[in-house]
Amino acid sequence: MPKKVDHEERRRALAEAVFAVIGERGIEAVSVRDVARQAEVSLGTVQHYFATKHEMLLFALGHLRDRIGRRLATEMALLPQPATRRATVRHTLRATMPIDDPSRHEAVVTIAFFSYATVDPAYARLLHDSYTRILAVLRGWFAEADAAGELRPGVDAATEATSLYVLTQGLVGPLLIGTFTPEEAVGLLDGALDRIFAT
Amino acid sequence: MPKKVDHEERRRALAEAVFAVIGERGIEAVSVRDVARQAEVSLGTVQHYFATKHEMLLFALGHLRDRIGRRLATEMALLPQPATRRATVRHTLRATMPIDDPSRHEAVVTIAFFSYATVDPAYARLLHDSYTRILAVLRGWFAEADAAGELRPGVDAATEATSLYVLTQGLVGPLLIGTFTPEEAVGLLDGALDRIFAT
DNA sequence: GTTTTTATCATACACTCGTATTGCGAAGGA
DNA sequence: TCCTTCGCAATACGAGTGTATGATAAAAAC
Repeated sequence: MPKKVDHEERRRALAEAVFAVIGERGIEAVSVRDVARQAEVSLGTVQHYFATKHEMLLFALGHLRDRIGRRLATEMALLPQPATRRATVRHTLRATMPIDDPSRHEAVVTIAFFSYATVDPAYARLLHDSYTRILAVLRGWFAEADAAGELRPGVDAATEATSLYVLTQGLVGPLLIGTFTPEEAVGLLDGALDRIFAT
Repeated sequence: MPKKVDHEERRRALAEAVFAVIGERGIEAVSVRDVARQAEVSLGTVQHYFATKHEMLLFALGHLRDRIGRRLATEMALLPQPATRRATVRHTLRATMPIDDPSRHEAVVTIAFFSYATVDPAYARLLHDSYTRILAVLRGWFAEADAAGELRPGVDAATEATSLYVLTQGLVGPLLIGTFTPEEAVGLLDGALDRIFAT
């Protein structure tokens, strides 16, 4: 029954199942059978779409990168227009931090893959890609803000963009293990924004 | 042969074997047999010291926390005396970043456990403990520096201590996957120190 | 000197794992 | 209409897993 089925769509659905299993029991507990059960298909079906477990996990990580990118884009669209540059930056960075359920789940999955990336360059490449994509957008906004005179005198736009993103990413881990509350984390973000933006 | 053997010492040695395996093949590939092989003992010996794999990994994480604490203490002792407060902070934070081989290895192991911590509160507790211990020391130094008038006017000592530590911890991941070079990372640290310290 | 303890090992057991193989039925091209 | 292709499933297999059990030898306790 090769009913015309969207191959990529199916793979994405399986990737979502991978995320669900990681979120529940951790990436070390992910088995191909678990993913099949989560997706409510047979083991053979998963094998049909991914020749190997490694291929499945790599695809899942790529899907995660795209998914985060899409989520940030829609978050931005939710901003009441017209929005200041500072508000855009704040809203986007806030969205990258695990402070509600969806973002928290994404962060858990990201860290799981990070642990793989320290030992397998293929995962590292995808995570690096995800990181630099967001950083590039942020640097663009900062350059615009700098040109518009919205930054405090003496601050370097590129450096501040990088530092700010590093700061928010540094908050991810502590937020997940309860070292900081979401309020504290957003407070640190706002403090940094106060120091950077003049307006 | 109960030749008086230091139980804790043996456990620490096995924990080191755990770290070695994690560093080579990742935490998901850690089996009790691997650890035994790495430590050059039999499977039964590992079982003698740890009733279960979970207990072994938890002990290893506790040992990691102590080990990092000890390493930071000895790093501090290596500072040419008398050292300014700023130099102490810089040297210590630099030591927490994965920029050479030992610190890199420690970071890899930490991230591996972090991935467990997102799903198992027992690991989260230990990591939280490690995090707050270092943060407390840092805040102490900042409070002293503040009292001595070494900070720039208008900066809040506690907030800056937290932000600075979060920044350096945010650099750990990118450093491991090659998104930043050690030079860039230290540059960001120095930039932040310039902004905080008056002297 | 006998008896406990204890450190260490070898082996066994019941799983679960990733992956390969095979089969089947339905759709699409000829 | 035939027949190739494809989505999907069931099953098999060997390897590796965590853990339990039994044996051995040596040090300690008495």
